[in-house]
Amino acid sequence: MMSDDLLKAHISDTMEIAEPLLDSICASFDEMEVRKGEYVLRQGNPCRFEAYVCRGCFRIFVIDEKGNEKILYFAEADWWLMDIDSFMNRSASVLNIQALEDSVILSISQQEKDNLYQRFPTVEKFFRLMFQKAVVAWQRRLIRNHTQTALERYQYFLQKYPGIAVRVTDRHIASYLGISHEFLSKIKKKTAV
Amino acid sequence: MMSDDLLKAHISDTMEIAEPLLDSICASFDEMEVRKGEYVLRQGNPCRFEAYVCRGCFRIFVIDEKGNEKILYFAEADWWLMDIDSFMNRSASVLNIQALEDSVILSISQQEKDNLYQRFPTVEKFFRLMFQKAVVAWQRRLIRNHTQTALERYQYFLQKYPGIAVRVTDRHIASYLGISHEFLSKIKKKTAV
DNA sequence: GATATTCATTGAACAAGTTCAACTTGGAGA
DNA sequence: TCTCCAAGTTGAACTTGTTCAATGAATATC
Repeated sequence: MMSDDLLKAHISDTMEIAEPLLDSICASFDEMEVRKGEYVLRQGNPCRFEAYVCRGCFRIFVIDEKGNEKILYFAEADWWLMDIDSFMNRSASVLNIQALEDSVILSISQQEKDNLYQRFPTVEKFFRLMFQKAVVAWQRRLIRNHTQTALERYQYFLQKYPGIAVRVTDRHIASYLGISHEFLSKIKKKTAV
Repeated sequence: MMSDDLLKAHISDTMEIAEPLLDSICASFDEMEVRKGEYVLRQGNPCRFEAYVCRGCFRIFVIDEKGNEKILYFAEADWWLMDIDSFMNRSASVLNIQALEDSVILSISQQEKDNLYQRFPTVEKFFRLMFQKAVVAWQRRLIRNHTQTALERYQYFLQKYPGIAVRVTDRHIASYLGISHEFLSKIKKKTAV
């Protein structure tokens, strides 16, 4: 199936891995369709899955005590969906994950994942590398937040994620950047002139 | 040696592991003393080591284009020191790591670490868990940065890291919080009243 | 023990970003 | 096609945080 092929390519891009092992790994994932607007996770519930995005686009966000949504990141094809905090600590999730378009994901349950870890040491390596890359990404993001203005962060976003920039609303982009949507609008006007 | 015992406790707190394996792992680390003010890493150089802090305190910071230092985090006993970005991508480091006190660390070279990964699959698991926890920490940090004011972040820092708060200067704390040291001073005055 | 040097504090002027309210535009659904 | 609702824009007042400059307190160095 095509969805499995994407995941296989994703894994073998990360490291050397034998084809039969790839098959076994992919067999533990379930393909799911998610319609635009649907949630794959709501805060308060424990996150008992991890999912690989094959097609579509999601937003991962929190809601603060004033009721404002704050987007942590967007996930399009080739990204992962999960609340790793909730998943590893078996706690209530603080994250919400919602499809912004009709999407297709490959999902694996906590149980199946534990199984994979126990059966195949190579799976440990793959996720070790994946989390290592995630740490790098978060660290770079914090550095940008501490050294760049809102305008610079906006321009970086446009340049780094042109695909996402055209699919999501400006309100969502502003939320991701950590600014109000009114201010984003004013920033855009400046750059346009 | 006492330093090894700390690292052993750190590892076996994270997961089940046999004693002889712990010994083998620790044997790959070298104990080093670092004097106050000394750097274990300077930006521009590749980071070819990871280090576990046994005693003392460090700051991990970047320097932006205006020459301002921005502290990403502090590391006291039981924390790790590295530029994971530089380490995994074999690129020039953007981070600086400096001892704020006379300190003791256990350091492992890139080569020795690759060795460990190849000899012991369990080591993959340990670092997979470690990076997973790191992702959780960075994610929580971003959420706080996007939902809390400078005052709230300061109070959280005091409550979460009381040990660090008394060892480092207010300038460093301000830099960590992402605000000017003058503004931190004004915040402190408010809370004191 | 004297002297630099760095650190914390404070005030005033300024810049960056928010909030609220009003208005316009553009789709999605009936 | 019409309607309605959500998205984007703009302005004014406001809040949060910065910058620069001056001062006193605390540390390190010789």
